[in-house]
Amino acid sequence: MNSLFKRLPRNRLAATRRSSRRRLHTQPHSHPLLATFSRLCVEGPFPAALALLPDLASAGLRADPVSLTRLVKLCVRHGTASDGRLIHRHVAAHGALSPGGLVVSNSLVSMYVKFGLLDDALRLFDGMPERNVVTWTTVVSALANADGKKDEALRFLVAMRRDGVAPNAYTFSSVLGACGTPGVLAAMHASTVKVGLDSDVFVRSSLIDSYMKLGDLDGGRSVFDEMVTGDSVVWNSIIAGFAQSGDGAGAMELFMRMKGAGFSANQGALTSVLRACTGMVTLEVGRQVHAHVLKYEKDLILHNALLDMYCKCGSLQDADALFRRMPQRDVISWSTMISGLAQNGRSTEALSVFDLMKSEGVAPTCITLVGVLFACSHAGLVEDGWYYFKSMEKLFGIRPEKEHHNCMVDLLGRAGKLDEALKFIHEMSLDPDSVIWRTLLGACRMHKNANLAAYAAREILKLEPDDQGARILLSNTYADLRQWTDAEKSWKAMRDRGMKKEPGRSWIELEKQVHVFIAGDLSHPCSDSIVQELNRLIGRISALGYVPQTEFVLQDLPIEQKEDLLKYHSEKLAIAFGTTHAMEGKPIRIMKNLRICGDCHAFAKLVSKSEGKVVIIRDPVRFHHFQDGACSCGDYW
DNA sequence: GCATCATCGA
Repeated sequence: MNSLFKRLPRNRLAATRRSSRRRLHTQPHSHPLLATFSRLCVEGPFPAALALLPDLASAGLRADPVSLTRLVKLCVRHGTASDGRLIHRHVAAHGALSPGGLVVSNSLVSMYVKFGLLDDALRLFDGMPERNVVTWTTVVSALANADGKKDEALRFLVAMRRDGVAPNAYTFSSVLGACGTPGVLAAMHASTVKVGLDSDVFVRSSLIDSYMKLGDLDGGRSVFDEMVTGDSVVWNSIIAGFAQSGDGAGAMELFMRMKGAGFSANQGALTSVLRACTGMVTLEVGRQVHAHVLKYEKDLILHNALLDMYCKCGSLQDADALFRRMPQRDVISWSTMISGLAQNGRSTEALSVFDLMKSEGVAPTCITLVGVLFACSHAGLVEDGWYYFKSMEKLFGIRPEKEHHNCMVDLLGRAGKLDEALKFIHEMSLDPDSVIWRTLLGACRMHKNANLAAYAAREILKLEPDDQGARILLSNTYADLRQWTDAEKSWKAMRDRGMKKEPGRSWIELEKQVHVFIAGDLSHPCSDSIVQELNRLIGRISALGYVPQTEFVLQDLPIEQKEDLLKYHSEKLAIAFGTTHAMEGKPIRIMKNLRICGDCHAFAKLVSKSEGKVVIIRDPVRFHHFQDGACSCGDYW
């Protein structure tokens, strides 16, 4: 009985809505101008439809809400923000027929959001006489996607409920991403269960994504495993989650399962799998993915991911061949190629690609210029770097931001112009952040300037008192200078704060399996043969003049111990593993979590000569291609 | 007729 009463009025309301909608559609346009306007809003072109608004106004005619909504959508696709404001002003002054007024306003709010004008969207929202679940969802979603407005999105959700509007699947799938802590996410998850929306595919993929982004892999996994029905996006979410959290093997495994479950290898999943390969330097797996990519020749995102994978795996031949063959290229393709070349020590080519890009009329973005400046700094091209930095605003309309300033400090610092770098920092218009000081600190270490290093480290610690990197670099600098007391003081400060130095790790792919080596750790099942091989290699390269450079051991220890520490650096273990297992004629590809030390660099150069093998090592920022006794970085890194 | 999830470059 009770429920009947509740249902009745709602059904009636729906009936009235339906009939009014029918009226809107069937009512013949009483005026030819209105008929033309309606037709233009369906067929376009947008400018012609827009141009009719003043005529309608002066004729005293009211446009129907359906056409106005279509016009707003056209505006998002083909128009500009000021066209949008024009429509908004027209609607505000002349209105729309009443039953559809709310929908028109909603589409205007959404339009402002899509143009990135959140403030305008909120202002319109505030002034609206009525709001429905769509209105609220549009705003909640906009806040959830804006930087630093996640809490506000959650507050809007509360306000929405207080206003008597119940969130639906659209709302939840938007707001889940705004949950910044596991607790909030768990509560929101519970809400979706309570209203029975947790099985909605949109909500489910948001849940998975949010759990993964907060680092709760098991949480994401369990939402996924409970799934009875899902779509390919849900699969993509879980695969992307594993790929992004660095579990490439898990991502691959899920990808195979997805195919087993009858889903084809779609673009989203392939892109995520490529990302996993990119992170793990699994070139062979990446090549297999490439075979699947062939049938999506129009998918730029996928091709860009493939391009990046080849660059990050150090295979510039593949990258270059793909880049030439790509049916379309956008600025991301170009930027990827420029950075890829620069990171692989081919700065001059990176700059030529940049020239080519400009000559093809593609406008660079701020990221492109980061790549260009990176190329300059890693090749010691101080003059070119200055030129691009100084002229980027005039030539491309891109104002130098933090990253570009950082590249300049790197450029000057690497080149040994430490005083100039410091002067640059003091004179720059932005407030120097810890990243900049860290760059200067790195340069100080490279050029063994302990005083300036100490200054830079103090600046970092002022901004970030618990910064591990600053303390490590500072103590390493002291150690480089054999100032053991200062080094020890710095280490002690770290220990007191409970900090530990991250151990060096290297990864290598062998027959689609990834092997990890940790410095000083001989627990790998093949350790015996690896140590044997290491001894053999050291014997061979000693004949070429190799002497362990114990000054790269940053602790005050007896020489034998230093040699042992050096010998078992993770990249040496990986190289020895590589030379025993690598295929004839194929390069040995290694990824590292820390920068390569000078001794390992010399070691790798000589091994490339004595064994006639190409060794490629990728560290967090760049690559070293060792061949025939030389490195692509020209010993400048 | 308006609002939702995943996938690319420093």
